[in-house]
Amino acid sequence: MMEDGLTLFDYNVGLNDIVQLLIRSHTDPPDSPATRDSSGVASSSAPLPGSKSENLRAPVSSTNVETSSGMDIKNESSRATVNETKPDTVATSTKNGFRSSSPAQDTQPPTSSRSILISPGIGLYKINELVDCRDVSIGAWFEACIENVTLPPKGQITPTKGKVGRPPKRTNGKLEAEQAQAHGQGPTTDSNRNNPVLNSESNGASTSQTDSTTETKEKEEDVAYHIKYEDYPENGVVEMRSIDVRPRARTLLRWDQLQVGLQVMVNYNMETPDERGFWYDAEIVAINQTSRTNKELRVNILLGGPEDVIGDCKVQFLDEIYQVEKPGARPLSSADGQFKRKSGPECKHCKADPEAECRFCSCCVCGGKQDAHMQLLCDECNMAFHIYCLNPPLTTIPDDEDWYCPTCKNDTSEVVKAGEKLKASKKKAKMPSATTESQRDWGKGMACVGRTKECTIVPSNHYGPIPGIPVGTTWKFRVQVSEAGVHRPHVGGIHGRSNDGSYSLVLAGGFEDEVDRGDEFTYTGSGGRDLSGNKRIGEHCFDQTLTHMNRALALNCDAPLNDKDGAESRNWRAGKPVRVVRSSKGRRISKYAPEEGNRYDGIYKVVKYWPEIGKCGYLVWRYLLRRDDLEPAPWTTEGLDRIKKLGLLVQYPPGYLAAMANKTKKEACARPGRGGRSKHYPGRGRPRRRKIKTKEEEEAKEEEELVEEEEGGEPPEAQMQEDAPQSNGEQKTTGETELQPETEPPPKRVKIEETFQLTEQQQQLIQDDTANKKLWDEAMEHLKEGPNFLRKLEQIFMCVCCQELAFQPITTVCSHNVCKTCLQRSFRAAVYTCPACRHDLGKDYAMNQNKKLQILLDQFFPGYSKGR
DNA sequence: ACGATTGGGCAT
DNA sequence: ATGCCCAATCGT
Repeated sequence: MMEDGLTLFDYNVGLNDIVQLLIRSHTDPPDSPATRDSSGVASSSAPLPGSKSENLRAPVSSTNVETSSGMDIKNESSRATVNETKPDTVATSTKNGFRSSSPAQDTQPPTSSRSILISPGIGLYKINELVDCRDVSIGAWFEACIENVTLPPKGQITPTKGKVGRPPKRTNGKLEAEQAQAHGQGPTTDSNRNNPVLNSESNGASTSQTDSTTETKEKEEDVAYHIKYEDYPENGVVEMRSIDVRPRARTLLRWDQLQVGLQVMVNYNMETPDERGFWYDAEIVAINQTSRTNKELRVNILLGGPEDVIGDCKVQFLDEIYQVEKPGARPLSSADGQFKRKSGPECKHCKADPEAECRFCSCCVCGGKQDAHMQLLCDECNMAFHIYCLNPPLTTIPDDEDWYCPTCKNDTSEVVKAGEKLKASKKKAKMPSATTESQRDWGKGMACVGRTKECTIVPSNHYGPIPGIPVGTTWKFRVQVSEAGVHRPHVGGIHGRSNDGSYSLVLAGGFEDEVDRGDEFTYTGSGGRDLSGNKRIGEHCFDQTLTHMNRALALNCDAPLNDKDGAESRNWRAGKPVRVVRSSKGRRISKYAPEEGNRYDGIYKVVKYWPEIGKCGYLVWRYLLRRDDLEPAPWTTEGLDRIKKLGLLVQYPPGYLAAMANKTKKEACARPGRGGRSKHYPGRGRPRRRKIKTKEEEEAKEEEELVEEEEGGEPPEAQMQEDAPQSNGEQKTTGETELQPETEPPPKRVKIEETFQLTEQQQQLIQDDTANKKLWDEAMEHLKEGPNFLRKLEQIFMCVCCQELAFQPITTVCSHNVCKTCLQRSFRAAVYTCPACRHDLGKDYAMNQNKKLQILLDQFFPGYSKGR
């Protein structure tokens, strides 16, 4: 529940969280002592027991409040919602559902006085006459008996309102299908609003068959009949308009008497059409008979109002089709017999046995059918509760509109208070930590951190090398590999799509029976493990299938897919390229694995794949991959030279080394606990860093350099440069500005000598892109830095608005490049200046896309525009 | 939303 | 060295 003065921020609602907001009503009487103070806090923390407002409007909640103050919140808000959305004019005293235990039980025995028809002198029906009455909210007819006939005060037409015209259904024994009706078509609940048709209430509007009623006798429409429903005595005496009363149905129609267009009364269940329901007027629209036994009757159900028609319904009970009795038919009394129709759906569980206890159709606590008038129906689950079976019990039936059982709407765990987070996900609830009180200090490591950057220079389904990432690039953690775009899954060996192919894989040595010869290796598919309980790696306990990522990797092979026996490529080089990353974990089985971290080793192709029984004893899918890359492999002399030339060292997350150095030095120093952990990368909690910013920062840097020298003997700058390109944009969003000294690209000391090869077309285009001459000149200075050239391009041609490579670039007169869409967005906001330098472009600036630059960027960063 | 997933740190 | 299990990502 949001409180005044607080924002979603105070509820820890984050980007991409989905919340539902309900508007709280302010309908408290102004003089009510319970009127909230301006802060609105009263409703959440102080339920004000006994206040007028609470007792008046939410007696249920005021009772519940005694057990938990939190309940009030939920009741308050749900009630408010209903009040907001439901006009007061609609008669909806519906939900105080009492119900009778079983249909037959409460039927009144005929008495001599009841069998005598007494003429009241007015109206068409006599006292004690058996009639059918239409419940206007359901539109169905129920057996009833006239108790009294009155003439209301002149000029006042008896309204159907409140409990008076209440449908008998309310008090009916709650049977399965019936409750379904109540929630669906059956308008006895506030779900009326789901059925706008029924809300018209057909005041004074009469259907054709009732027209005769009004014609037969003047003033008949003014007569009010006071009736009692036979099956719902707990409703007491109900006042009816004359058009909703008619002589009791008594004539069953034979099949051959039916004809299209005829109006009859049929039994129909709106919610479950093949089960028994209520009795409705219906117009026959089709009579089909294919054989002696195969008969079908289709009707339009007439609910009363001129528009209230449910079209084309199939009637189930063809032997129970009644003729509609016209007013003036011979009056029936109980002396004439029962004239009772089978009505209402039967409980599937107890078969409506009045003796049987049933927790489905009767009190779901005790199962008892007694005291129907004391049984409350929950507006949510529609289960019934004796008020005395509730815990705590209620002494009276609450008279507010809605009531929810304890398990439905009083769940305080679903209410998020200020400062709290959203409820944990279902998945989280299933995790072991949800039940066991683990004291483990989770979350400080790299196992669970999220990405802080995302590779956008190529799409996620990009085949082939990532521009600017040379073979031999090594990252300490998988999350970094993901950020670089080389292997996107955070966890998981194969990246691919089962209907496309695989883009990358990681060799982590998970299988002992794998072979790695460097330029060729066997690889094992994924799956076959028990991952329940949120285990990332479980025991092998079933066969792998050629689905998901296994199928994806198989699709890379230049051969038709065969998920039975595998396949061998016709021309192995023709297969789709797979980026291969070797993890230091693979050292267990491979000498080609790096000593530390995860290293990009280049492009491989799938030569063949086949199923076999692995050492684990279960079927696994195995793949043979062979290297197909012009860049030298990292373990070759050539490759090692290149790595050295490019200054490639293991890359660590920003601040990681400093944190590690800090940790080893100040082992005893108390680290920030769970709450202090950085959302992004761990290491040091932010508050702490802020406090001892300058001094410790420098300290840490020194330590970092120390560590680096120890580890690699290379200048630290070479390590840090990898993080440089995106660090500026990143720091803004992560708030890690304090780390700037650590991530700042330092002056380059390592001289990279590997000229990036431009095609002739590219050279020409660069030359022709005169608008960006200055920028290209700057970029060309880095041409000799090989892969660094591409990263330089990324920086130079980054759109200042979206902080990504400019897409459909507009080169402004002031020589800045922005995405066309970004500039358009700016113009839509009536900002007609260059986003980079605020140079006035003019309202009518012609946005001419720089096609030459676009072609170049598309070549350097294939497919980067996808997903924009 | 949910399932699949060769990660990684901490406790034992 | 081994076992447990945290919260991410991506595909579907």
